[in-house]
Amino acid sequence: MPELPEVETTLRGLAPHLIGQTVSDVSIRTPQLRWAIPPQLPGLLRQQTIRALHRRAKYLLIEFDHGTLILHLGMSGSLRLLPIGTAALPHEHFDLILDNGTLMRLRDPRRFGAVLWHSGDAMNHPLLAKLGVEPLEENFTGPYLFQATRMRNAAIKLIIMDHHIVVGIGNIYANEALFHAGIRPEMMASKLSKPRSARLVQTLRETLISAITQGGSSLRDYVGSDGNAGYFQQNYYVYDRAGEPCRTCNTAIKQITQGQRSSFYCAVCQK
DNA sequence: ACATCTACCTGGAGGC
DNA sequence: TGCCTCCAGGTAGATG
Repeated sequence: MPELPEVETTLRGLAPHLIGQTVSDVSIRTPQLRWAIPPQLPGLLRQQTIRALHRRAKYLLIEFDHGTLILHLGMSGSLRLLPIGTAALPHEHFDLILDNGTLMRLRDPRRFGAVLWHSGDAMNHPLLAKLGVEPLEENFTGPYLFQATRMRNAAIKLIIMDHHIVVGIGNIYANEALFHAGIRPEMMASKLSKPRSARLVQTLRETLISAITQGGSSLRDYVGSDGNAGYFQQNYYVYDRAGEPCRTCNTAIKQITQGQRSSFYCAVCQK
């Protein structure tokens, strides 16, 4: 499931192959993912040159002179570069065909992803305009998190997954970062002290950066490789380890439900 | 404004 | 083996 590190790794893998290339055509095999893929995309993109790639939260932005192609991988999406003419398999919904003989193909079995177009500044798109800070940028600080949680009557795990506050933190890394910070996921956000806020910001950063580093080194080639490109399995400390021993103290990891999602924690290491 | 719930979709796991 | 049910996930949008 692509969280921020997977999206960032995908971006880094694709960028050198896409920037400066010109689109010769667009192929839409599935008209509707989370939202409809704009049917006018082929006309909009033919003969247009890719100028830059960016990431905002978990959105991948492919920038042209007259607008931006906005991609979201949902929870099962992946992007690969393949030679033109490669037959599409099931769940391969969308191709951006380049005039250098390759195409960028979107595969997304669960179809929670999105392909959208925005003319003008993508940051003004309704999906992007109200997003919170990037966890890896300098404005995500201990004081910022402390201030943002003062009036919030909700568990800290739900707060760090709220993209109005900080973007890109999914269930896996929320659980992992809370473990490394020694904070229980159910802790009321408004009761988090300043030092613990700072610590959590630090462990969120470290957890994400570590995943990006591992992903980058374990990643297979984006060009013509198998379907696993873009994903990487880590050695989690708590996520999906209910009943297994804590790697620090051997206590059995607990599982609870918060906001209809599973949380995992060590009752000894996290207070 | 904030908290909580629902819906979307499909592959995989587990039960029978 | 086959069928059934349940679960996972991100996040917009509805509801309280």
